[in-house]
Amino acid sequence: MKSEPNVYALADLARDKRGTWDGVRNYQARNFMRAMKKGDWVIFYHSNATPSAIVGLAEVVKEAYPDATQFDPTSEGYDAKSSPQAPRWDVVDVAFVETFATPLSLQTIKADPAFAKMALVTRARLSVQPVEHHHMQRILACAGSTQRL
DNA sequence: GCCAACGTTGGC
DNA sequence: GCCAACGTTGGC
Repeated sequence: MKSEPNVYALADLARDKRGTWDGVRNYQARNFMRAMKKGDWVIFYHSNATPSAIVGLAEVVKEAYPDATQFDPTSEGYDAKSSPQAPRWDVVDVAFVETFATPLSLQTIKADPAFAKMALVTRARLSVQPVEHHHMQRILACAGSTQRL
């Protein structure tokens, strides 16, 4: 999952312990969130950052449910075509797990042939993406994570 | 700030 | 249903 650190950084999640992943307004990204199960691990990626990088690990603690901001006319995420009876957009809740000892910059990821087919490289603008098992393993190893799949 | 790669909207 | 115009994301 991607977040701009000047909007919501991994450090913010570390402070909050858990958070609601709201504001997703792309159907593909939403569908990937709907597929998430409680206990799934989440790679936290800082986009629009210096450098943009994989910075840590979170965990799904609540599965998809309607995004409250879509009903709020004062919210940036307001969607006039959505209603509580027919919500369009979902959130999941995630909890902080770990800040990686060695963040993996996009430059590093692109330089590693093992990540050549990762969505982060091939589908750059999608804000919620699935991570394949072998990519997850390599990310955890390269980032110096204390966790192992 | 530029621009490539999408995704969305709406006229027809 | 097609497609042109427009908007957004995010790397550089």
